[in-house]
Amino acid sequence: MSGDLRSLADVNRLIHEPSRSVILAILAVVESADFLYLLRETGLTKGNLSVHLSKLEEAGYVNIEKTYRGKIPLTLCRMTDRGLQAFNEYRKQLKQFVESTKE
Amino acid sequence: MSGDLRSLADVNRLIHEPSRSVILAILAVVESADFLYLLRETGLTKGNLSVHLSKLEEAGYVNIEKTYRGKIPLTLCRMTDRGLQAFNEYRKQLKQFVESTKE
DNA sequence: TAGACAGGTTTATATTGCAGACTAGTCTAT
DNA sequence: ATAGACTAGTCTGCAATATAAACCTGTCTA
Repeated sequence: MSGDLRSLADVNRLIHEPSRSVILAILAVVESADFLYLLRETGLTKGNLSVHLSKLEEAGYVNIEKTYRGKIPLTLCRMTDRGLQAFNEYRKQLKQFVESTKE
Repeated sequence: MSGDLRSLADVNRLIHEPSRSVILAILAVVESADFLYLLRETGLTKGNLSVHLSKLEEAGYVNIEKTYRGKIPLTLCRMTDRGLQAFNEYRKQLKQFVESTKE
């Protein structure tokens, strides 16, 4: 019973940051997204988006492919299997928390 | 559509901190809890619990009543209406996020 | 009277999130 | 040729956090 109330206690901090959970939520449904698309969808500044993506990459949650559209840099991001797994686990914990606190 | 994916973007940061959402989740169901009970249930250290409670009190989310059990200090915490409202709003946002990211 | 316990506060450290400035290369219009 | 805008960052500086640990006051217990 009270274990459910604590379902958020050991939540994945990397994902629990709103900016990053929003990024992951987008990547979970679009298969692949470029930097500018994420920039517009998340409303983050370039600097912050860049840093958040780097952290997610470090954790192995997203794959970042730097390529070119003609001669203009193009950064493509997609979620890894591991990222999807972690994100689903996170969603599960949120769900448990929400349900265990139903009045 | 994509607005739902961003439902966490403007989440209440005060509540989004796991330690505090767990505290609120407990207070939401017990009507009133003393310091030691919260200490055991949350697994936090005294210092951290104290600080988190103070922040929740500052925000008007919990009421802290310092009294005595015999001659031993007793700190009673209960959630305010405002706290319940904020907590429910938070739960709603989590729920929206979880549902909008269903595969 | 030494120790542990209740219920904290204070301090120190370490990490973070964020905005904004700066960089580097490309393209566009004048 | 050059100013301006665009992509995709990095870096800097600041403010806010979270956390553990030390400290404190008072009470009770052996």
